[in-house]
This record gives sequence, C-alpha cells and structure tokens, in this order.
Amino acid sequence: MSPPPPDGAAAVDAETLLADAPAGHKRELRLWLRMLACANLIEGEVRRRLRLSFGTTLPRFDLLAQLERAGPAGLTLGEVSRRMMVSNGNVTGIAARLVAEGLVARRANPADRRAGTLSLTPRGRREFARQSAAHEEWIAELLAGLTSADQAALHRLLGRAKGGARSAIGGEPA
Amino acid sequence: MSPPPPDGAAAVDAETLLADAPAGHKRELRLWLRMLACANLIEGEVRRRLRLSFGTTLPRFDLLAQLERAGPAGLTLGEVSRRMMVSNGNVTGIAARLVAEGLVARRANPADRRAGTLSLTPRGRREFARQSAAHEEWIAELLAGLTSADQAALHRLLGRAKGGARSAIGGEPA
DNA sequence: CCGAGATGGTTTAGGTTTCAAACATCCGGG
DNA sequence: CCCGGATGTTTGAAACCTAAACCATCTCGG
Repeated sequence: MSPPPPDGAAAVDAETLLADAPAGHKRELRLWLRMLACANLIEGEVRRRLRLSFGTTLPRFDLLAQLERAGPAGLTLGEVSRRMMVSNGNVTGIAARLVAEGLVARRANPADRRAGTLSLTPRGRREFARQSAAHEEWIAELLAGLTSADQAALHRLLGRAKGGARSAIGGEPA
Repeated sequence: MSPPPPDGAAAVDAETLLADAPAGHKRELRLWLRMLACANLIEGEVRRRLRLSFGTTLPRFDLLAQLERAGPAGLTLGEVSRRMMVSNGNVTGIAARLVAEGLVARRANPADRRAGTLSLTPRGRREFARQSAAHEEWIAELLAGLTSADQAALHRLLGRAKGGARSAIGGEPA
C-alpha cells in the first residue's frame, strides 16, 4: 500500500492527493476530490467576500436567507436547524449573534412556551437584500466559465450524484 | 434525545433556499446550491464514518494523506498548509494532535531552525493505510449512482468550473 | 390528575477554522 | 557586522460545528 511516490509537482492541491491508488475505485476518488476542490474553492471565495464586503459570515447569511424565505411569520429554532442541515445547538449561537446585531428578532410563542420564533427585523431585511444581490452576482461571476449547456448538464449530473449518495446514506446502514 | 445527524429531514434543504429569485442569475445560483448540497452531503457522511469507524476527523485524515504522499522525507508545516489549502495556524493544531497520538513525527530541520518537518511514524503509516482503504470504498459507494460515462462527464465539467472559478478569483480583484 | 415519553432549546466539551499579531530565524545589502 | 525585510511557526481571540447531556414544556394514556 506504499508505492514509492514518484515525487515532483510543485503546485499541488487536494486533487493530486492520490495520483496512483493501487486498486479499484481510483476513478470515483478522483471525481470526488475534484468536486470537493471545486466546491471548496467557490465556497471559500464567497466566505471571503462576505467578510470583506459585509463583515459577515456564510452561516449568518444562510440563516438570514432562511428567514427571508420563510416570510414575516418567522421560524422556530428547530425549523431553521432542519432547513440549514446543521445541529440545533449550532443555531442557538448563530441566532444569538444575529439578535445581538439587531438583524433578527426573537419572540416567545404563547402557544408553546418551549419554542422561540425568529424573524427578520426591518434592518435585517434591508441588510439581507444587499447581501443577497451581491451574492448572486458573485456566483454568476464564479461560474462564468461554463456555458449554458454546461450548466444544464452539470446540474443534471449533480442531481443524479446527490440522489445516489442520499440513497447510499439512508438506504444502507453499511 | 437530540435528533440523529441532521441528515434525514425529508422536507427542505439548501437547494430550496431561493426557489424564486427575482431577476438575473437564478440559474447559476441553483447550480451552485446543488453543487454545495451534493458536496456537503458526501463530505458529511465521510466525516461521520471517519469518526465512527476510526475515531478520527477529516482534517486529520487529510494531513496523513499528504504525508503519505510526500514519502519518507516528510513535509514542513508550511508545505502541508499550502497543499491542504488551509491556514498555517490551522496545521499547527492538527499536527500537534497527531503527534500526541503517535501517528506523526516532528523533527527540527538542521538547515533551517525555523522549519519543523512532519512525517508519518510506522504506526501512522499503518493506520492511514487502514483508513485510506475504507475511505476509497466509501467514496465508490456514495458515487455508485453514476455510470462510468456520468463520472467522466461530471469530472470534465467540474474541471471546467474549477478553472473558471480559479481565474475569476485570481484574475479580478473586483 | 399524573406520570412517561416526546419535543424544543440550551449547555458543555472537544475540534476545526480563520485572522491578526507576535515570535524566531534566515538572508541580503550596506 | 548589523539592520531590515522576507519567511516559518506559534499564539490568541472569535466563530462555527457536532454530539451528548440536560432542562423545560407539551402531550397523551391511564
């Protein structure tokens, strides 16, 4: 399992990781590493720009997006946690910071005294509108290397990959 | 009893986020959200399995992979940082834990007393071999929904996307 | 009414991550 | 030789993230 690594390459990233796996599933591995590198590249740039342009972070932005999308009724913490696919304890902290910044309001639910409901303040709504517009431009810019047809094909293939992964995760407790 | 990993959640995920953006670059946005969802789905499952099967984490695994690939000469902390595309301060902490666990050796460089060199211990090499084999199987399993042709096409498109993003990042300090 | 379990949230402990600032060391010019 | 800048690493603060333990409340059966 330790092939003498034919050393070389100066500019290396995660993709070069396993240039020569010995046996079977080398192709899948390379595909995965490329997908990961691509997603991390874009995500990192988005995080960087959110920080530089708005002094915020991706989790904050995502939470605001969920509330914007949910409308004036707002969401409970648990609902936000499910939609963002993160742990509930995580949402507690992010929401606390957004409330402290005045972008999100939190009020108690009279019907269920356990649940707190989050919603955007007017300022939060305004701020998210700014951020969201910039975010959309950034993504378009970062994906500008793809033609329309490329985008469609990629979208379709990723859908298939996502479905396969989801069934592999949910279906088989290997 | 906190709900199991926030994966199941039949209802909504990041993709549903912006079902109806008003204006221009909706298509790119949807593509990006799908890519992100797909990568996060797989990455999360890999993290989960690394934790359950080996009691380790993805960054630790990645660092071992870099050292394995680098061969017996090892790498400096800075070189590892560049290859993993993470900050140097980050590598300090991860390496410290791996050294404490006995999987990685750290020795001073007589030629440059600033730089520390990391390399795998025999135990580290053995342990990584186990983890790496399992990891390769997992990836193959998680991507099993794709035919060989799908994989090739996806690989090509992601390469194009990655190149475009890279040039958009490096080229224009917008 | 009352207790058991389910559900919503918070807290705690451990890791990961980044940035910025400090520190250590090397290298080159004067 | 010595000073300044470049380079390698560490440290500290703040945020994020999870899992697990815990608390508060709700719901439902008896």
